[in-house]
Amino acid sequence: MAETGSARPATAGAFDRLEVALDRASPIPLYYQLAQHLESAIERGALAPGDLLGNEVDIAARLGLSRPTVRQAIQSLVDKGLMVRRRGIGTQVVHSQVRRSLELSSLYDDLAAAGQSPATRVLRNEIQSASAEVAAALGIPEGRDVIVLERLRTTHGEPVAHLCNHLPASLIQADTGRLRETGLYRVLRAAGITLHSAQQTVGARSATDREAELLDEPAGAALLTMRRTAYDDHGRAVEYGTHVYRASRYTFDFQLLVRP
Amino acid sequence: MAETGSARPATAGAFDRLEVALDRASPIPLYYQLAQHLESAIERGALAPGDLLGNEVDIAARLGLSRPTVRQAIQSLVDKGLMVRRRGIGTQVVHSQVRRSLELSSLYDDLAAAGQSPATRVLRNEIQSASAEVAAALGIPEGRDVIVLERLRTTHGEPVAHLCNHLPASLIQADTGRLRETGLYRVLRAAGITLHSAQQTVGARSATDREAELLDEPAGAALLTMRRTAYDDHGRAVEYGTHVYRASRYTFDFQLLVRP
DNA sequence: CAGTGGTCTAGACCACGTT
DNA sequence: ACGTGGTCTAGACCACTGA
Repeated sequence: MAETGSARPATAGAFDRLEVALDRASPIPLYYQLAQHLESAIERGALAPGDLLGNEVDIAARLGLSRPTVRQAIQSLVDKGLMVRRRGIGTQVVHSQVRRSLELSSLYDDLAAAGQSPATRVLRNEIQSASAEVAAALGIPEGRDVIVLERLRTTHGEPVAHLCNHLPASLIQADTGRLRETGLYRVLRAAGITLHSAQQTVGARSATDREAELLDEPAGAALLTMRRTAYDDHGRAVEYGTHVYRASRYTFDFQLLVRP
Repeated sequence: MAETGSARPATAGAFDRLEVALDRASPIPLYYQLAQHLESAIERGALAPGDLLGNEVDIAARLGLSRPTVRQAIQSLVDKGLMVRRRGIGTQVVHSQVRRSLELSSLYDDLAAAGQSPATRVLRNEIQSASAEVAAALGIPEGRDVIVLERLRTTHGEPVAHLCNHLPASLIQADTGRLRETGLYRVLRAAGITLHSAQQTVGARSATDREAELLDEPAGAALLTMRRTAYDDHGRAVEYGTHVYRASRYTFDFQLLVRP
C-alpha cells in the first residue's frame, strides 16, 4: 500500500547523494567496502559534519544488502568516532573534526607520516642477559639472552628521541643496516611478527647529562618519557622499550572515545 | 544421525566449565549479559590465558541463543583486547594480563579508583571572555564568556596536579562547593552533559616558579603536561583543559590495540 | 579432511526519542 | 503515533587452519 513511488523527498538522508558501487566479486567484505566508501565521503566532505545518513533499512534496500551488513559497516565508523547513532533521530556524521588517534605504529612511521624525514643512528645493537627489570617486563627468566638496541632518532639532522629497546633474542636478528633506514616495528613486521597490543606509560623527568648531550638540550631539561611493552597475537611480550623524547619537539596526541 | 549424545570430550572448550545463566526477562541485552559472564570468568581465573573457549555454534546451542548473538558477545571482548580469534583454531583468552586502559574519566575518578582519596582546592572560579587560544579550542567566537576554573588536586595532602579548565559559560553553573568534593566530569554528567570523545596532547616542560611552589617541587622541575578538548554527543566542544602534573607522582598509563 | 571463525541473508520485535 | 536504531533469530556459504 504505502508505495511511495520514486519521489521520496521527505526524510532523505545524505546517503542519497553518494554513489556507492559495491563489488560482490571482490574478496573485500561488503561491509568493509561500504565503510570505506562512507569514510572517504566524510574525508572529502561529501558527508559533512552533522549530516544525517538516512535510515539503515533504506540504505540496505538501495544497495541490495541486508540490514545487518549495513549496520556492521556503520558500526565500524561509529567505533572510529566518525559517526554517532541516535535512537529516534538517525545516524549522523560527528561534528568535530576528528584527528587521527594514536596507533601502535613506530615513532618512525609517525614522523615519516608527518613529513619529517626521520633518520636513525644505531648506538648499540648487541645481545645481553636480561636484567630483572627487563625480564619482568618481557615475562622471561632473568638472565635470558635479549637484544639490546639503543638508537638516536633525528629529523632534519636534529635529535628528537633516544630509544632503548629490549627484545627476546630468540625472536629476530636485528640488522643494524635495516634499523638505520626504517623503524623497529617494520623490521618486526617483516619478520612475520604481528603486533596485537601494547601497554604504555608516559611520564616526564629531567634529562641526565648523557641524555642532554645526545639530544642537544640544556642540562636538566624536562623530557617526555615513554615505557612500552608490546605483545603479539599470542600475548607474548615481543618488545620492551624505554624512550625519551625532547619535550620541545615531540608530544603524544591521541583521541579518547567514551565507550557506550 | 551424528547424535553425539551426552559424551563429547573431543574438542570441548573451556566454556563447558562455566555456568552461564541468562535472564531473558532482563532489559540487559543477552549479548551483553554473556559478555559480562565471560569477562568476570576471565577476571576470576575461571577462564585462564590461552584457554580455548570452544566453538561459537556449540555455545549458541547450549545457551539457546543464535550464533550472531554469541558472536556479538565475544566480539566485544575481542575489542577490549581480552580475547583473540583465529580462523581454524578458535577463540582464546589472551595470554598477557591486560591492564585497564586509559578512559575518558576525570583525574578525580582515576585517583579515587586507586584509593588515593583525592581532594581539590578551587583557586579560581570566574567568568572571563575567551582568549584567542581558548576560543579556538572550544570553537566559539573570541571574547565569548567562558568559565575559568583553576584547581589544585591533592592526595593525602600532597599536591599532584594543577588543573586549569575553560568551559562555555552557557553550559553549566560551576558550583565551587561541588567542585571541591568531586571532579569536573561528574559535575558535567550531573548537568546532563554526556561526553563523547576527547582530543588529548601529552607533553613535558619545566615548572614555572608559581607551579613549582603550588606543586611543592624544586624550581625548574620536569612536569608532565596535558592539553585536552572534550566533546559531547553533538560534537560541540564542552571543555578545554590545560593540566600540569607532578612527574614524580603521576604518569599516563594506557593500552593500545591494533585494529585488525 | 574436518573444524573453526568470517561473512551474509531476510526477516522479526522492541525501546527510545521526536512529533 | 511514528520513525529511528537496538536486539535477536535461524539459517547459509566461504576461507582459513591444522591434522
